[in-house]
Amino acid sequence: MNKESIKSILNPGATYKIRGKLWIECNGKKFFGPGPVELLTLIDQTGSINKAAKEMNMSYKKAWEIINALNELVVHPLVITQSGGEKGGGSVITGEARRLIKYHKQLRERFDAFLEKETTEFSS
Amino acid sequence: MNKESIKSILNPGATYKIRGKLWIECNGKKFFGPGPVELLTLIDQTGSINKAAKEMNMSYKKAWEIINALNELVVHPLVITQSGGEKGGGSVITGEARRLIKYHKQLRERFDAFLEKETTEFSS
DNA sequence: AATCGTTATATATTTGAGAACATAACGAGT
DNA sequence: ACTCGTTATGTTCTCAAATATATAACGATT
Repeated sequence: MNKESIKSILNPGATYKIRGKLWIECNGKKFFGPGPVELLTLIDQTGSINKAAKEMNMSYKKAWEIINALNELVVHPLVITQSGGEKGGGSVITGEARRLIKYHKQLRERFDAFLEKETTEFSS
Repeated sequence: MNKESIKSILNPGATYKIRGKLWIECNGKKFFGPGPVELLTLIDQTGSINKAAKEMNMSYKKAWEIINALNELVVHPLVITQSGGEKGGGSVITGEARRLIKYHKQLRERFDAFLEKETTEFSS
């Protein structure tokens, strides 16, 4: 009934969706969203910030800035880097990073469910 | 326990929040969010796009573009404008606009509840 | 026909974010 | 000492988006 009255306003041919973005803030600053998650995952797979960035079509500089900002907002670093040495160096992610990624994945699933529910109710 | 392990990663002094944005899409295009809601409300209160824009510290041009985009995505216009005439003209919002605003308000409340719940569970 | 505050629209300017480019440091292996 | 691929960092360029500026049209009232 309430929904019915909304539907009558809208263009019948068009498709409507409720969408959104979600992130974690630390002291008012955005600090963990989908970008970092993908980046951390790729660093884990490739062992290198450089390769991970290329995989995402992102500049190394930007990737490094993301990692740096992350490490500064957290007690124990999420990424351990080594410059120089065998194969030139590399990076590994920590257990803390893994836990954050897992949490974020579950949070994201709950959010997606929320959006899907609202979208369904909106256009019915 | 799972949450406990997350908390141990984070900076004890800092405050964390789950935050997000929410909007309605029409055919993949963003079409209704907090901005338009405030603008429509102010047009309703002032009777003028011009005054509403000033109230929001927004240029008339931008306000007009928002209104124009809205009207084009919907069957019946959300704002009726008149240029010229008594007092130079003016604008009123339609019943459809009122219904959309009301729906958006309720949607926003459900979203805020979601965010608050997640924030509470995150930092506990 | 002159006035007034508004709607409607075009054009120029600024500015902020990202991309692109450049360079240095690092350290094990040869 | 030199090579190699990586991390680390500074500087410049570019382009889109927001902002500012300008102008025209509108129509009831006087």
